[in-house]
Amino acid sequence: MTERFYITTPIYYVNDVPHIGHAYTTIAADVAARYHRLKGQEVFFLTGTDEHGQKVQEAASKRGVPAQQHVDELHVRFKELWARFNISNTDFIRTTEERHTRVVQKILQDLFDRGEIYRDTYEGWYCTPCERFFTEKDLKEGNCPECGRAVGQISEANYFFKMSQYQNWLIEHINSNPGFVRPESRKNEILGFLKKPLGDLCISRPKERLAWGVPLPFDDQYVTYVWFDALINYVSVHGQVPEIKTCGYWPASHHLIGKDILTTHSVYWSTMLKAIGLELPDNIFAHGWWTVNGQKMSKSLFNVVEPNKLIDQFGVDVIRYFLMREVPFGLDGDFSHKALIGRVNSDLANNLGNLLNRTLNMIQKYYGGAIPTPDVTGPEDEPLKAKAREVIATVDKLFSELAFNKILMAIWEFLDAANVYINDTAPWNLAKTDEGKKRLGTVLYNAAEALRFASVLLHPFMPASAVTLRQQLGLSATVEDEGLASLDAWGKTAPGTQTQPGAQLFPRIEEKEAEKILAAAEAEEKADEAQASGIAPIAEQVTIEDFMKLDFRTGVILEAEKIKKSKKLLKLKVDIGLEQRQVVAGIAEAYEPEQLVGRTIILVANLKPAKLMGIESQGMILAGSDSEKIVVAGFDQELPKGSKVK
RNA sequence: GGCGGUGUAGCUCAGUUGGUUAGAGCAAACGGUUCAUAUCCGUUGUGUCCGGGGUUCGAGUCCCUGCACCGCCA
Repeated sequence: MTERFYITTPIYYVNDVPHIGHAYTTIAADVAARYHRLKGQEVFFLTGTDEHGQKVQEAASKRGVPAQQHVDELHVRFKELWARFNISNTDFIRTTEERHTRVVQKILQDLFDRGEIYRDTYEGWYCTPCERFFTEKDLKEGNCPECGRAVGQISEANYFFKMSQYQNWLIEHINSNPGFVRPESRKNEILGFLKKPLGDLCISRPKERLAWGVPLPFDDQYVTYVWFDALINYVSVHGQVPEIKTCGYWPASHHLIGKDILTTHSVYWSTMLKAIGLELPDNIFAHGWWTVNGQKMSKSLFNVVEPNKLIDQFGVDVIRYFLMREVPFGLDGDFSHKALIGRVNSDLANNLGNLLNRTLNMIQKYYGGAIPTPDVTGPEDEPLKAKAREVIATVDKLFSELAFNKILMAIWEFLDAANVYINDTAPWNLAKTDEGKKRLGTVLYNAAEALRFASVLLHPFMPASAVTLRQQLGLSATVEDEGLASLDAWGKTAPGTQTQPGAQLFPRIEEKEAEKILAAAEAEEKADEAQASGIAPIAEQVTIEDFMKLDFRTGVILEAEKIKKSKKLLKLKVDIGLEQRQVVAGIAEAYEPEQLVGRTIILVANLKPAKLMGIESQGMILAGSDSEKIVVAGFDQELPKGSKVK
């Protein structure tokens, strides 16, 4: 039987805006999935969305739409992003799908029937946004220890999963399966966590408090706790328990997760599987988080990196490459445009792109674009071929560890070897003599062959670029069709193959352009900071000429009255010396009409008149405002009417 | 507060069970080449391996201690 490989990402919370962190996990899973397909394995690659829970219910009611409609609309953002990123997932599961909920319910009923779930009354503090209970001493200054918000005391009956009874079994499992939780540091964390007594897990929420969830099959007054529901997605995609056992895709090879959900996966999910009677996944891998310019990504800081924008700016494969190359999987990394540009220029443009370019150029120049037939061998050939054999073995080993950055480093060592090979053999010199020409064909053939190897090895990371690379090399078969087996021998490229030189595979980002990108990124960062501080960002620069177009004048308010049916607007008569103006101003919430009469204000005197609520406004008076108040601008001394202000 | 981790070249980091002149990539400097995307190739580091103490013939590597930072738990 063909070996099977099953890899998952977490199902992403549907309310989140997809950011670089989501993309990171999904791309990593895609890279691994693609590699295992190349090995000829049958691969199941699952991602999806988590669509139940309190926050979804609240967000939907805030929008005034039914929860189902809300998630139907929002989950698409993830699907679209994965399509853009060239993600080759086998399936996309949503926890609101019937195929999922019926499995959740069946599992719950079985566990309940077998006494794995019991009913008990719980008293404690509950944090609504976190959907979690806390004991008195958990609380931080009386607030939720997770989010710091206020908690409420609740006493209610709930259902509990007998998680505690599996504590020793789980410790034993982790110890006897060193690869189960990785990286090592996370494994130690979990073992530390398990040193303290493990409690039972509350797996229900009363419907009166939270209706948006999977109803408990044995008590219609409750829905399922969102984590208990969500985790089951990894198996529900394969059907009910008997099908899961026989489908060939369980246990999973890897659950890729962020380090924030390590406990839920390694403790909750493991004990759930044990109770259900299913095997545990081979590996749970907790990767790190991305900071942005050294700062933690957070919605309140508004520095969430928007993947769609990055794709527009740099291209899909550049982002895929950067995320996989920059940081060891498992450690935190920092995302910055500067580092990204550095990777593009040095790794992609200079080393890889230029290697292709110089090779094709010489094949074009010396052989009219047809890959030559090898003839005379030389001492430089064997080291290159040895390096090729070595990189294949290294890559395979490193894939079992999900050491993506090391894999790319290994591939680049091979590319470096190819560049050195060309340098040492100096084809441009060989072309000058008849003797040299016999060697020249071999050299250029080997260079092209090295690029063919690269196209296969790079495919999992940069599938679209691998296609372009092969097109330019004139190779007609796809990497997917040929697989890793096409690298079992050196020399599989057919001599005479007509190359198709095209656009640069990875254009350099020139200094000027780089400066522009960095300046724009910095400006955006400042705008984000401003937004985070609650102060509006500074608008785009204008010239003094732009400013001088505006004619500000002092004026005295002669009359002021409320406008019927308007909460905000006042009708004013303003004397600006030369003439009197009728002005409609949005200050009714801050001033009574009588407070304004006689005051000197600043009027934008050359503003084109406009009608507001049917009343003509011949100008605009200046006022400062924030979210709470409005203050009309004036002077600390008197000035004659009609004076210029600038 | 408890447990665990980290601290090595300007930057990001490798350094197996302690063993010869401590490494890589990037950046920098210099040189070579010219097929190529001013690219590629080569050469170049006076680094208190966080501080202090100890074990040892020998410690970045082990032990103790201090400092700094990080993670998990409380």
